[in-house]
Amino acid sequence: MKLSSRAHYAIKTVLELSTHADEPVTLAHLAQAQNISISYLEQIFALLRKCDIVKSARGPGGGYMLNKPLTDISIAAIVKAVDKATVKETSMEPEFNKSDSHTLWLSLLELIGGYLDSISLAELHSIYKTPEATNKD
Amino acid sequence: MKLSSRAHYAIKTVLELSTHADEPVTLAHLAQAQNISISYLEQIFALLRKCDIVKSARGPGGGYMLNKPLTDISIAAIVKAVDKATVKETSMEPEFNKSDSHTLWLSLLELIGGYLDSISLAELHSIYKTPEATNKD
DNA sequence: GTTAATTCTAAGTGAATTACTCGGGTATAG
DNA sequence: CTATACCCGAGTAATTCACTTAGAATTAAC
Repeated sequence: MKLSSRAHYAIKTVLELSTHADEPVTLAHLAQAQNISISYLEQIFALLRKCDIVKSARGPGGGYMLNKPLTDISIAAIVKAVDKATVKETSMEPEFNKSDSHTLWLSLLELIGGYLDSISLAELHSIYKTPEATNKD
Repeated sequence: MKLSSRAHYAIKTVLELSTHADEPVTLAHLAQAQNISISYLEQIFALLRKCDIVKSARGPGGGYMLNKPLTDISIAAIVKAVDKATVKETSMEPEFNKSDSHTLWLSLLELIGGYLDSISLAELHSIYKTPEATNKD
């Protein structure tokens, strides 16, 4: 029940991408800004790209861009994208006895997932920018 | 960003406890119901007890009881209680560069944490019981 | 068409975490 | 005293995490 490091960097770099409009930003630039290795970021961006959150341009002058407006990117989308990495389709949860516990679990996961779905990055960004007055708008 | 197995069993067993009013329920009983080992459940209940979610009675005829009404137990409380297990006070998150990223992260964690705090087990239980009409009331 | 800049991909690694088990000890009702 | 229960600390195999390493593929610029 905590956010992974991958998710952290994913959110931060996507936020950074949003400040560059439509010009590609290189991984080298983003990696330096976050003070992590390019290789590690590559891994993260591969996942973000698979989920159509970002798009890429190869070769010199290339880099990454957002694939949709910030308001259309939920926190859940990003977290799911990067956590998908190590998922092995066979086991989402440990296999509990298949009684009604299943139903309970689905209810809980939907509650949480649904909530995260409702927070777009744009919202988070505005909270971020005005920390002492988070819920004015 | 997923729930641990410990958290799952904690929630399920606490829910079960609530159906037994004020009579102690043994770990043996709970363990059998969830089809896990007593030793494992012991570990979980030690944590729940430390956080005053349950209370215990030793000796024959003993067992565990809820320490407060279901409506006063939030999902967050349970999850935090059992996840606290492996926390080493030194590192909550990987140490990112201490710029404003800190602020961003706090905002996000508060959003999520605050939400979980707002869901009591009683609520979850009622959702559980009426799966096809979750948000009436 | 070579070079340099960039994305892409797969695989490996050490440390931490998870999901348990094992082997006891301690309180207490009968 | 003995059986029933909670209590506690350590151990362990498997998995996951947070990265690194090594190199292949694409493409703009010369």
